[in-house]
Amino acid sequence: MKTGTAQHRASASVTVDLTAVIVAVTDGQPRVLTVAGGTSGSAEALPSGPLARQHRTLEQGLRAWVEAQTGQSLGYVEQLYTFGDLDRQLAPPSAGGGRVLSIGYLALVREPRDRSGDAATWHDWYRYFPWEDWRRGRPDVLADIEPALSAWVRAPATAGERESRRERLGVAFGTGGGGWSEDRVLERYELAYEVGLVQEADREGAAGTAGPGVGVAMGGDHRRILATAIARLRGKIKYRPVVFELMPPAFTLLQLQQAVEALAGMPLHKPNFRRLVEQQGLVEETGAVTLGTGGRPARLVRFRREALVERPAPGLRVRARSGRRSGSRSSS
Amino acid sequence: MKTGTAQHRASASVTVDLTAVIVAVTDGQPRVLTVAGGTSGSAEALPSGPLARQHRTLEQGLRAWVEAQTGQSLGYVEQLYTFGDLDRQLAPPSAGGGRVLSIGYLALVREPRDRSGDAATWHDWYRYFPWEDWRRGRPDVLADIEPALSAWVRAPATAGERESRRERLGVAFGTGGGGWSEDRVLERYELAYEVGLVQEADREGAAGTAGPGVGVAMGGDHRRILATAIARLRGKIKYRPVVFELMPPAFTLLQLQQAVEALAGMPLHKPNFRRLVEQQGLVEETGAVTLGTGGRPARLVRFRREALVERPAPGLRVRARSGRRSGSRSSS
DNA sequence: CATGTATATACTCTCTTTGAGAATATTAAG
DNA sequence: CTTAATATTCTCAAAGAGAGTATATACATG
Repeated sequence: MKTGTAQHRASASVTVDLTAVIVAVTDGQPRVLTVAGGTSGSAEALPSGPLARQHRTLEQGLRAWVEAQTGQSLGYVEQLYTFGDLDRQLAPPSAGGGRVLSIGYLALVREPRDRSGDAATWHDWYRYFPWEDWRRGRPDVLADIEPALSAWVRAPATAGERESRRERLGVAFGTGGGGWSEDRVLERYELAYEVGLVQEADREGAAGTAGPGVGVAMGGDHRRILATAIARLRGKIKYRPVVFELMPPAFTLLQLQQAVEALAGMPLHKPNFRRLVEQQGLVEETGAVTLGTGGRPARLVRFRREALVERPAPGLRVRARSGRRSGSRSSS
Repeated sequence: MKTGTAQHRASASVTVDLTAVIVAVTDGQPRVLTVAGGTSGSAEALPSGPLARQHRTLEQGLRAWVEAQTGQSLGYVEQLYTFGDLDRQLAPPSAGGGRVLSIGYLALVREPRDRSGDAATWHDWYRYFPWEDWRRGRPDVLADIEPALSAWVRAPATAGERESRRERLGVAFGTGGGGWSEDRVLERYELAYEVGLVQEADREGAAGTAGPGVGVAMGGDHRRILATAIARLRGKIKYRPVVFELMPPAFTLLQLQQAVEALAGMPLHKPNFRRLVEQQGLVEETGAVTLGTGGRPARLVRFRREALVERPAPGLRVRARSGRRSGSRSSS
């Protein structure tokens, strides 16, 4: 009640920042496009820029900024989340104490054309989240950070708070029944941030590139936006055929599988993956085959757009292969 | 390249609007909280207000506004989407030609406490989207709007454009193979908007309440935000136990089923629903039973929070019952 | 030209999940 | 003591998911 009129006047000056997570898959690795500088000057950052008057739509503004900074033109674009909490904010970049709102976007492109505008470079995204790559079994970093996580759980004075932390850890990192869930990327990042395991470039006095934290830092909130993007993409892949935005016009089933594995960060069972793709009617023959693979030539297929209309949820509802190498070597 | 410096200067004045879709389920009906006025004065609108400096977080600002306007305090809150396209904007509400950014939120509450701040009222959400309620079979409105949709598909001059429209219609409304998909609410609304079937209060000269369009109009972009909310909720219900945010502390399985049916807008198969809920371990006994139901008393159960930790995706992966009454009476 | 190896593709088998219906239990009302 | 109404459980078939194994094709090497 009391807030009614007071709030009306105080609508402060706001800068809106459009930030892009641009993803591609090359040679079976998931990559993200980064620029040098960002807010701090040295740390890696995502392409971004302020919303301006001439941008008719938000997405248009994003495309303009990305093209200007990286030379990359975007295909598939999707809004992720809007960040605007004051606590998260660092030294306001010439905004004169005003608030900064960051709207994060996910963009999918086909091939990394490396030499672009200026300092844009592609990086394997697991560089920023080493604990997310389970393709060759449980990643080693997890063993390293485990003590810190356990300590964090045991830290609080009250038993209730400890239990709450245990539960949160269980959900995020799959300890405690549920098992690792590949699309809880953001929850894991947030928790790791809280624990102090990851440090960003512009705060906590960490160094520019690889501070004392786990994984490479980024400027501002960008690593969090990247985590949001990965989580979204990993979730979406299951019920929408978004992988194909990352594939060349013609590709083999193995390439497709490796792309999915790269994004999901886990190995898949080959026969089942092929069956799934084929019976979903997601691809069709091109007639051509690959050459010089060292083995039997693979058929080249292409995405079948009709699948969008036929299936209610045309995606790749993949689950991890339970192969021998993914055994947990957590505590030994 | 050319845009580089020009954009930096033109970052215009921006007003950020926080808008809430507040959902509850009472008596098996999905309801949304609306206020009179909004931007135009007469049309129904969602609770909303500008972001102010004293709001430390966006969510906090939203809660403050909702409480001030409706007296309702919020529990579960989730960000939906940020709208900011200039084309969509109407007469700028005293923003002096500046841009208005709308951040939409979804909130779930337990019981509609009706008499609140001032003019807040609860409405069945199918009032705004009559074509979305398939609980008692295919809704009649669909037959009414079908001619307009077909005409829209046939309208373009080029065959390619017609094919593209046919495909889009097929995906959204389930003509053409896929069948009706309950979570494509937004796609259907956008398409209906494009076709001219729905009209909003502040544009196209439509009347305040029930114009010539299908379903009740809302102020500004609010009906679109509501559509986004319903779509999100219908999707989320499948892999996260969000329904329980809407249930009282103790409830019967039938009440739970009816709540899910209300949200999803489709009938469910009772025995299968029960099996799903029980084997997922989502609920536990309270020991109590209902009385005076006119039949065998039902057990009262409560939500079992441990399910969050145990299951990777604890939701109600429901699909429509194909009962006799859902037969299509489209063309006869 | 035979052989080994790497890759692609096909087939089979089992176990679980899902969709649908029927059957049984428990109360209130006539 | 029947009947109606609702809650709860059981059964059964069909489809789907997970995993293992076998065969086909091309290239490299001796």
